[in-house]
Amino acid sequence: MARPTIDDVASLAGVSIKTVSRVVNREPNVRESTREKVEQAIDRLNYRPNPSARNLASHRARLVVLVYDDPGAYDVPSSGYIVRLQAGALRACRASGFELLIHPCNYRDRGVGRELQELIRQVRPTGIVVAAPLSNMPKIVQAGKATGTPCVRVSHGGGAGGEYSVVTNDRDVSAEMTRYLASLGHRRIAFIKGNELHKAVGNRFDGYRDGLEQSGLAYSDDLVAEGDNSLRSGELCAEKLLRLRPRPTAVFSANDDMAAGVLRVATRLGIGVPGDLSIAGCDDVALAQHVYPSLTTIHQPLGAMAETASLALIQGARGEPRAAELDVVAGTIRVRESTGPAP
Amino acid sequence: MARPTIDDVASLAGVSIKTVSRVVNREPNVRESTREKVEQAIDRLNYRPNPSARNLASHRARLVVLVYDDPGAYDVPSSGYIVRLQAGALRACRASGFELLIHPCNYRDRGVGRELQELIRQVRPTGIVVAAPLSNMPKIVQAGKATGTPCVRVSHGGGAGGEYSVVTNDRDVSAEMTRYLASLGHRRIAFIKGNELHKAVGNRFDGYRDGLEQSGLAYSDDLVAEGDNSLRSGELCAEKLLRLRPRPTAVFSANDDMAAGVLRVATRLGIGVPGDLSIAGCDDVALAQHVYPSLTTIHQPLGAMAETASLALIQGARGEPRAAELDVVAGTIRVRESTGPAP
DNA sequence: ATACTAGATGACAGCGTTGTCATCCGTCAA
DNA sequence: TTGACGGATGACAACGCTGTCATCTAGTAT
Repeated sequence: MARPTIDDVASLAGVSIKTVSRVVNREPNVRESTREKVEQAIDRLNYRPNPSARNLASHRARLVVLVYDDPGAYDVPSSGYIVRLQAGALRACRASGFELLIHPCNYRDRGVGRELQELIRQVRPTGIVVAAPLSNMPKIVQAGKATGTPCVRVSHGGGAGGEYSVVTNDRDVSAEMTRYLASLGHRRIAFIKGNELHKAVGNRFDGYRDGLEQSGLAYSDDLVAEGDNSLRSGELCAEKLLRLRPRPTAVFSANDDMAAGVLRVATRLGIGVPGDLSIAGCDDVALAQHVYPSLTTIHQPLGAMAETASLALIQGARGEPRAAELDVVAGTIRVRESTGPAP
Repeated sequence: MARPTIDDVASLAGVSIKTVSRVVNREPNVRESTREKVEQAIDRLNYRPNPSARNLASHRARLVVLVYDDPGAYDVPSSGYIVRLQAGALRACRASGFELLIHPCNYRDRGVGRELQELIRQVRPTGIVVAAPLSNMPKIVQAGKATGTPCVRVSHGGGAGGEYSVVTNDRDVSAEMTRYLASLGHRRIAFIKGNELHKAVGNRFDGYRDGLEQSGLAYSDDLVAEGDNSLRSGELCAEKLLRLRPRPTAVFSANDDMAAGVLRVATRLGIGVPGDLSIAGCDDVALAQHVYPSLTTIHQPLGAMAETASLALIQGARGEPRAAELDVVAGTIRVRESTGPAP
């Protein structure tokens, strides 16, 4: 009944506990036959190393900290991206026998940096994964660096300068979305920018311009509005854009919440979607499937990103070399009901 | 720079490490003056006990496991309840120096019980908090019980038989919602039930009937449809209910997703909301505020519930007596745009 | 045959706590 | 004065593992 210890395994396998330790930790210099004996004993006893004992003896915790901004904590209800991040990080951690410590925080807080630094000193994690938009805040990344703890950034858009990070191909896929709209016959495609803090915004906007160009359409400042990522700002931008004459026939928003705002305004004004107006968003949050008509959007592979990032940390801790300086995980377009041929 | 240990504190305070341990763990039989000396030393060094060492020496982890169903993992994108649960549990844990281990699982999985049992054997947590709808699955609760680990259920609706649990006043507040609709002049108020597995369903339905009675309205089976909690099922139920003549003037759904389904159908059929039809949901998920018109719904105090549950576990571990056998955290009605006077 | 080397293995001392048990001290009753 | 007693304190051995270093073995060069 009592949980088996390394001693039990050692005596069953007829070796010393140190050898068992070597096998468990995949250390070199163990004869193949010995390794097999030990592994059999481990299986037979269903032995799992005691994490506390390992941490105590090795002076570091086998755990990764996932840091993210939690909108739910202060205003907007969260849109599900957090859960996807967590799911990905959990996959990587579980598979490697690591633990995951979640650390939601508020990016507006003055003390986020200090708080994080304190946390790292406390738990001495293997490393930390910082999700967007926090990953674009120097404060945060520096906090990690200051403690000498490996820190991987999960963010949208291009290279993050020097440090390894995991990114999406936001610019490319935004261009693709724009081309898709153009291919439906749209000529006046508006764009709603988001909060400057989210670096993704810039990349998505760049992608929008790329897409226009690739489709042979001219860019015009008039067709661009600046939101702040909130549904409300989406509504305000929509009111402005839909007042233009000739009216844009498609609106591409830098996130789904703002796209939902556009949809609300269109519905209120009696503008048919997608008959009179096509609407596209970005992120594929829960609500994208729940509104009517459901939103065409760009699905962010958040889970895969967090998984990749966590794995990088874990492998780094094992001394395994990193393949690339930057991992790009591709987002994909999800065509739903809110886009259709231009009127 | 190196993190201070109990020895540092002991020598600074001029006592033995055991006495420091007593102070840290709030054990009795320490002279007041000694306690103060030690506490000063702790403050001065900014000492924090090493969790691994504590766990190792005390044979149990200072950590609570939060078990919940993760819809995002298999089909529907998650609606934000998870984040709120986590936030509450984190509050309680951080305040008490405990860790939180999140454990999303799929309630449809055959192996959830075994999986959980295995996890508990692994980490030997202080206790586990099981959130609805898992909290209504005997399998899950038994898994906790089998390992002798304290297990608190967070669920909607009434007493859970014997064990301590944290619940909402679903029945009462559902009755209140029904009375609210009646007070707007609605006489034909329909109800959409949800998945049988979610016990809350029963309580909400009971509350609906209570509310009708309290408002002097007759109950009719015709006005009740059975969904399965999904948006899609909400649509199906809505199609059925809105075909009735005379048409119901209000629809109260056992959850927001189904209410959103009703809203989609109404919009599609050109039925004005709230002009021709009032729609009310339950849960106050993110989407409730994002659809147009935004949904009147019942806000679930998920964070507070998880916090209460975690705290109960932590206090129990400290040997502090429990105040009540059942803690009720009240939900509240959020009136938004989707309800209005009867036509 | 000898010396050397590298790989394989084990003995043992921590790691920073808690639990057990012994000791000390002051108080109170006899 | 003595003994008993309970509160306050400390000594020391776990807890289950890893890191360090010593030892042993077999292969290779001399």
